[in-house]
Amino acid sequence: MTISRDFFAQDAVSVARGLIGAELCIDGVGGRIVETEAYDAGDPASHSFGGATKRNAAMFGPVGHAYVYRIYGLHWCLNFVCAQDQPGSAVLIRAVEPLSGIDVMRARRGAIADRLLCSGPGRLAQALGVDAALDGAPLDQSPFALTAPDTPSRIVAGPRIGITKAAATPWRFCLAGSRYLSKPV
DNA sequence: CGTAAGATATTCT
DNA sequence: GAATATCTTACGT
Repeated sequence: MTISRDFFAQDAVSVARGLIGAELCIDGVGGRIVETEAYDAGDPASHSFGGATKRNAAMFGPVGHAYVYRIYGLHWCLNFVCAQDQPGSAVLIRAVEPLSGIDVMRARRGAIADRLLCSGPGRLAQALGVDAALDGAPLDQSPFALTAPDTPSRIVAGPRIGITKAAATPWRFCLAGSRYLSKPV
C-alpha cells in the first residue's frame, strides 16, 4: 500500500510518527523506517527558519517530495517535505532497518555490521545512494518506493540529536525495541 | 567500555 | 569568515 500524498499534508510531527514502520526503498534498496525526526515550520533548529533560501528551496515546494542536502561537507541527509499548511516543514529520516538490497548497501558502505548500515542520517543516505540528484524528487515515483505498515508500530519519542537549538523538544520518534537505531532508547 | 577531536564543502552573514 | 539536522578514528579508563 503506497503512502498517499494526503499523508504528507499533515503536520511534521504526525508525519514523523506515521512513518515509523513504513517501508522505504530507493531503486530496490531499502528497508523499514525505524527512526525519524520532525522539523516544524518556525522551528529554530529547522533549515527553513528565517525563510526560503537556495539550499532549502525543496522544503517550500509541494509536500510528498524529498529534500536532500549535504551536511558537514561530507554527508547527505534525506528529508520528506510535509505540512501543506506550513511551508518549511519536513521530516528527517534518521535510520532504516535493512531489508532489501543489503549486498548493495554493503558494497556502498564497506564491510561493516548489518545493524550499522543505515543507523544514522549520513549512513542511511550513503547506503541507499541518496545524493543531490534526488533533491526535490516526488516520493510516489521511481526510484522511490514508499509502503505503509500493515500494523501499527510501538513508538518511543525522545529529544532530537545533533542539534544545538531547541534540543529538548521531544520530536525524535523511534520504533520500540529496534536494534537498528542510531542510539538505543 | 567511554569521551574526544578531526575531516570536509556548501551555504549564509 | 563562520557555522552546520554527522561519522569515523583514536586514545583513555
